[in-house]
Amino acid sequence: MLEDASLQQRLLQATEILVYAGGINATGMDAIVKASGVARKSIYRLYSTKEALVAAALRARDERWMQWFIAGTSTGEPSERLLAVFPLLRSWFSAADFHGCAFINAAGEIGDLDSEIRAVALLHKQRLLAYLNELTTAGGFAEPEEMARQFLLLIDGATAVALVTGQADAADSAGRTAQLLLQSLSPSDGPNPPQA
Amino acid sequence: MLEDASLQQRLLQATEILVYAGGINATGMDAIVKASGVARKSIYRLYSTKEALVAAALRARDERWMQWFIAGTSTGEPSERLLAVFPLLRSWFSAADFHGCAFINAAGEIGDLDSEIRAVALLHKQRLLAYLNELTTAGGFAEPEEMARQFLLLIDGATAVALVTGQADAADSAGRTAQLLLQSLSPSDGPNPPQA
DNA sequence: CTTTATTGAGAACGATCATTCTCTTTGGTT
DNA sequence: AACCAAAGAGAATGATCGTTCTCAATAAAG
Repeated sequence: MLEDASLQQRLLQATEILVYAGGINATGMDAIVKASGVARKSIYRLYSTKEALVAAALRARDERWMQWFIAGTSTGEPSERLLAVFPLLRSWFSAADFHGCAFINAAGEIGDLDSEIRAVALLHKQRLLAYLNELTTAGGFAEPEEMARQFLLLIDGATAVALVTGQADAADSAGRTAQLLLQSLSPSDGPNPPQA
Repeated sequence: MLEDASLQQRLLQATEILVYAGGINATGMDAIVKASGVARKSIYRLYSTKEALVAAALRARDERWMQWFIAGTSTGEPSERLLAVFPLLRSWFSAADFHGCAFINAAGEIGDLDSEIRAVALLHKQRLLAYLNELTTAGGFAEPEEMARQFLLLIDGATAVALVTGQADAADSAGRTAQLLLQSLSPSDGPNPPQA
């Protein structure tokens, strides 16, 4: 039961795994206690409610996911890095435990807009968008912010389609669309390509 | 309590509304009984379990949603119809009760791949993809199936982003990407545009 | 060694869950 | 009028929920 590592680490990791696999409401504190090996009393000393615990676990997942995403898109020129997104997604979609984007899932499950969990989901998308913005800006593309938004759409669209259909090649179609975006907004071309 | 309409209609409509707004697991049978005005006994005579009821409600939503989507993209030439998707999405995202794609939400909440509910979600995406395929094929585009998959990505991506961020203009970015797809795969142009 | 705080294991709590049951009322058929 | 299936209302059931509680074991600090 994840014997090493601190209490918080064990607790957050177990919570993250269970919530990601089975959803928030379907994951009981009993299961979290059993999987983490952390006593109930200790859990409630660290986090006052289950909602706070899940929010913390999602924050931890945000951290890990962003590091994984950045590490997988860190080599080459900006346009290569932007295109590296999609093989990376494909490998994620093919993982046995893939279950969509944990933050979209959370926002879809939680109705209350004021929930701390929804705030974490929003923050994750903002962080991802900000990173995509860095890449498109570094690439010197015509409209970096718009391009970053479009990449975010492709990423989340591929993730949602892969979740529902189970087809990892949703990432490939997204990659081809992305290539089109790169061509059309390439630094050498303006929005009105020099056809003369 | 939706006094008119048949038992099934009242029941399915109330279930659909509650599940869409608050998630599947967070919606109790008590709330469904109260909102629909249908007695527990009658519910369990029509559907053997809550899962079967929710699956039926999602099938009904699939029907309504597809009709709404088709009706909103039914005029003009195929390329116009394909572009009409995105203003339509924008109006949906702006609705007060918008809470993402009910089928992506369901797939994200239900862990069990063999659940009837996941099958309904899969069917919905297949139906949407088939309709997009009709449009791209009717438009005579170069690779209609690939293009339909890319449109599906844009639709689901915009829906997911609008859910998490609350920004209805996610549909606009998706629309601009779609316009690029239309240009690049336009019937007059091949994949290698006639630059001479 | 003694003290104090932390942790684990699990019992206990009231609330709510999905499901089944009883009872009564309704509405149409002979 | 007599009957019967459908439907509403809600009590009952056993399970599980999130949360709090008790109690014993551990371990670091004086």
